[in-house]
Amino acid sequence: MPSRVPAPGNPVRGSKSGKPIMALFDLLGRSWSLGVIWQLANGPLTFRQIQDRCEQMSPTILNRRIKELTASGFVEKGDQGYQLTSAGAELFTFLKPLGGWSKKWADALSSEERQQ
Amino acid sequence: MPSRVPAPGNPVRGSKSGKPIMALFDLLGRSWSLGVIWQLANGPLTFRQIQDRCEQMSPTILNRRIKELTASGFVEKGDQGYQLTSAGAELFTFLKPLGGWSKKWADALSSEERQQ
DNA sequence: TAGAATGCTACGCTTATTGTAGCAACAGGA
DNA sequence: TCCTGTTGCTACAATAAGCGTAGCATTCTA
Repeated sequence: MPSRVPAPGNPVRGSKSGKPIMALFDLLGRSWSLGVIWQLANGPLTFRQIQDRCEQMSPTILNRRIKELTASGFVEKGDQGYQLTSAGAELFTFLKPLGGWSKKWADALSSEERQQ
Repeated sequence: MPSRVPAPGNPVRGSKSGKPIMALFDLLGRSWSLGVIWQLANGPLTFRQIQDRCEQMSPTILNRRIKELTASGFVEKGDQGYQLTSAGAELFTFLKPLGGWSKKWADALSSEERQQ
């Protein structure tokens, strides 16, 4: 068994406290977790569609992330493929503003680099 | 050299597209990135204070995360220790609501488990 | 001026992620 | 029915990331 699913009562990867925010950060702080949620926000996707939209992430990891996100109640399997649960959609509302904001960050960073 | 710093023009860990949101997710999707930002939001902390509040995370990784977050413009070194930059503080405003929300998520998850 | 704290680095080990290959199950279409 | 394509994976080997302990050089502090 490669990795446990982070959850309040089931803390992982150093998240020994079991504090909800740390369990959440542990879950989201794994490769592609945020990306998968981001992509599913636009509607259901099949396994391979998620791979395509996440730069061909390896099936090994996608499978693992799907299991974790499902166990954590953010993702479920529907008729159209994998989709966000209502909790997942709620989580996305917090993430959504980061889309536009990240562009500002990108611009600020690159202009800083130009100054150096 | 262990890991590159994710940035819009310097994409990492599969983030080949260089899309700002994916670069941001790549950065935040590394162990303890979110946790460090979370802890620094309450004010400056020293290296060892961050370790203490992040469940004794290993200095190897803390050092690496600090370098990445500094290069990305979210963290800087001040007189009182490490602190969020204005960009870091801005990023935290998006993260902040997750604190309370994660508790609701925790409760929902554990009551689900009880039903099974 | 002897601790104590601080900010690390080194090192060996475990765990995570990647990339490629491929397989079983199902769905049309000829 | 047989062929072809899609889907959702699993296996495997290799690389990268993270962990934990030890320790060291440099300030602070009493």
